[in-house]
Amino acid sequence: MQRARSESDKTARRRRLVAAALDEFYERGFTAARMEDIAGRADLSKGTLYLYFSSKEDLFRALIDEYALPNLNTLEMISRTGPSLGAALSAIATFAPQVIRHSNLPKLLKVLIGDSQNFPGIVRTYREEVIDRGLAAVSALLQRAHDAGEIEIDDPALTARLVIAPMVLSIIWQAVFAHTDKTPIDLDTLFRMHVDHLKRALSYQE
Amino acid sequence: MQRARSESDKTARRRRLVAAALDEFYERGFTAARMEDIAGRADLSKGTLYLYFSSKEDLFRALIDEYALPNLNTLEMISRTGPSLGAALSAIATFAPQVIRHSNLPKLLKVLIGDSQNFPGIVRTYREEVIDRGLAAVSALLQRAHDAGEIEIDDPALTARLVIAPMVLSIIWQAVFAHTDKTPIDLDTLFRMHVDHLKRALSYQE
Amino acid sequence: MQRARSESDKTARRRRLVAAALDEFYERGFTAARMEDIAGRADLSKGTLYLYFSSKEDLFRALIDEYALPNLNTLEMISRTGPSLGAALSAIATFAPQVIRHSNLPKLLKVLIGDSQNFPGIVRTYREEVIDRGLAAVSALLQRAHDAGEIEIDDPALTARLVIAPMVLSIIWQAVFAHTDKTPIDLDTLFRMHVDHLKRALSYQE
Amino acid sequence: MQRARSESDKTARRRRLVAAALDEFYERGFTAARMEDIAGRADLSKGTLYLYFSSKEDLFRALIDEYALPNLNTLEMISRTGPSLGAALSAIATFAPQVIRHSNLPKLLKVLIGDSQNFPGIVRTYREEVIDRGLAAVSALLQRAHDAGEIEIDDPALTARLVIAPMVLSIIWQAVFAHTDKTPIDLDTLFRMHVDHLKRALSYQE
DNA sequence: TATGAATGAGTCTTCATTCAT
DNA sequence: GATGAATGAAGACTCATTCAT
Repeated sequence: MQRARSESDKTARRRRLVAAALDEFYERGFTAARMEDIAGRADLSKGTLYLYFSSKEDLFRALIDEYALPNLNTLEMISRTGPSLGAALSAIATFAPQVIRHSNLPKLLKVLIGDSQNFPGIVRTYREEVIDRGLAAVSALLQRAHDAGEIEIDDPALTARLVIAPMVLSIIWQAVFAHTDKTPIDLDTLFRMHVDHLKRALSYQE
Repeated sequence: MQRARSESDKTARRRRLVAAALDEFYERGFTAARMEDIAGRADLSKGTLYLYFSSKEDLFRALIDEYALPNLNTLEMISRTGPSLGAALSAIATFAPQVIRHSNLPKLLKVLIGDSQNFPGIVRTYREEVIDRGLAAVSALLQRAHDAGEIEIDDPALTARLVIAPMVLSIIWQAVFAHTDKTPIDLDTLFRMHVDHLKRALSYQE
Repeated sequence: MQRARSESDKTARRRRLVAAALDEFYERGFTAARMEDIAGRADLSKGTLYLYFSSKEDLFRALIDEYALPNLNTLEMISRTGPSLGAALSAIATFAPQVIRHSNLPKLLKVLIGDSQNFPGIVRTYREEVIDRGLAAVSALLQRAHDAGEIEIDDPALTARLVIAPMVLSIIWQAVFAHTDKTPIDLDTLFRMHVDHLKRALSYQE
Repeated sequence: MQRARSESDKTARRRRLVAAALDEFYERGFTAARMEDIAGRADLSKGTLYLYFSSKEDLFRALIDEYALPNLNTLEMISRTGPSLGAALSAIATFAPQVIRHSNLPKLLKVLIGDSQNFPGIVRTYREEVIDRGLAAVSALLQRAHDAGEIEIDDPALTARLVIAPMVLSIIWQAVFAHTDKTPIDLDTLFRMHVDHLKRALSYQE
């Protein structure tokens, strides 16, 4: 193996290891995943893995950190930037399928759900730092639309969950069942319908 | 321990073991769960456990079988029996919170999501026998409502997913995050809102 | 392997394991000793060893407990029972060679000295419970002899160390060098000389 | 780190490494000591350590060699130079406490006792080159005193052991227990008493 | 020369499974 | 039938040693 002398080499190796860990944890679960396999998937030896992460748990934490924050940022950006609710929802309808199909979020969430029991602290942190803030962002978006007279809404927090729900379903589906699908779900249509439903359902009706 | 002479004793023990397995798999994950702990939770010895199940994997399969079918039946009943879509959706709004809060479905789904990678066959079976049939039932319900002129609908299969989505979200939430909630989610309101949204969104609009 | 059903079987197995551990720790040192070798020396498997001791350290502690107390008892008995200093010293001269040649004390002390760094707590305990009490016993013996006018003595505590010194030397020798001796040390003569010296040195002189 | 160009630089580094090794072996034992820690304690890198010693065992041998000979020389000098037994014993009484408190001999002996089982050859060598010659020196001293009519003695070899015994006891004590002492042993008094005892015990008595 | 990244053999410990009682 | 003692395969982690830079 080549040696990582520079700082950037090390960073690249770290990233490779974290990515390999995500895949192994995703495919086998935290307990069943073998450190040697993770290292091998990154084309490194077991010993080298331990130069970068002091334990399996350390690697797991690094994994969450590495992939959790970007998700949060995306979500907050979408909901904050939007000038109107309609525009924000359209953005969701456009980007959600991309994220579900091409990002690591489904794998990440699957790992988090599957191995949450081993790391209550991580789950709590993830919930507070990512989920709660994500829900709060959507919630605030709805509240602003309500205040602007765009929509009629009673409980923004619960409504936010209804907005999010198809994303969670699709992410889980992607992570757990997608590989057994004969034909993939048409996520673009699904989210266009979802956004359409929301607009209809929340608009003023006389 | 007493010996299990009658058939009903045996069945009761089997059930206790399966229930214990669900709890242990839920709390620790399949790989990390210990056969001895499962047996102990059912007040039986490790050796006795092996009289009923030939391996950990066998126990896992039994577990899925035991808890999967009832859920399916419930869902099919609701969607088939319903005289109208409105009645069926109201039934969902009423029963979903009960199921989420008091049945084993959240634990079951959490276990399935977390540990199924080790058993691709089980995932495929569960998906085909439970999920697909459940979705098909909802889908058919929607189609009937459409044909009856109750609602306007383009793609019943995708719409069925939108109907189901908040259930999945809530089930996951219950299994993974609920115990960290200061105040529990108001599921009754959530599902009433959801059903309300659906009715509005799917109704004919001019 | 046979199974240990009765309590006495278990006790016998425990003892075999502790004896095997003493030998392995003695021959290789705590860190270098392999749990599998210890088990093998007791004709048991590695797994069985862990049924009796939860860890290597636990085994080490058990080892000290098992062999430390008897030594203390012997020492206190000798020094307390003795009606006169002369009789007590003679007893030492008689028994010390036996102990050095045929008991496990040399191995025990060698292990304790060699691995003390890993277990500061154990060393402290051994020192307080065995060594200090042993020295105190000898010290008290000397003090009584002094009070009875048998001997002249300034500092019983330091004198006790001089009484003990050849035992320590011989024990270390036995544990470390004896197996390289062409002809074994004549311990009987050595201790007879030692006791003789003490009697002369401590007796009143005008 | 600077490069070691001159011979004296090299020698200094070697010495630093050997001293570091003694400390690490003393504190952790041969097997548990880490080459990296030894190098670090000498302010050198692991790789550099291997420029001076080809293996851990090589370092251990060098350690024994480095510290064994000086001790021997001291002992032989004392016992040979002495004009009379009395003078030689007084010299012992004076120097022994210094050696025990301030030299590396206690650490060396502790390491030798604790880890030599892995190196039978080293034990044999040390025993022959250091211990036996030391004992022989004392033995010869006693013999000369006997021949000169100074003392009465039967077995100079065994008596030599009795002369040495408190040194061994004190060295072990220093290495193993001293750091747990609330008040340090008064070694000066101890050895003065010991020498005094010897003089009395060995002097002609009618 | 000096360094420290890389490696993999080696060891403790766990636990599914077997089977004597 | 029930039990739990026995086993050994498996996996996390360490660290002596090598060697590219």
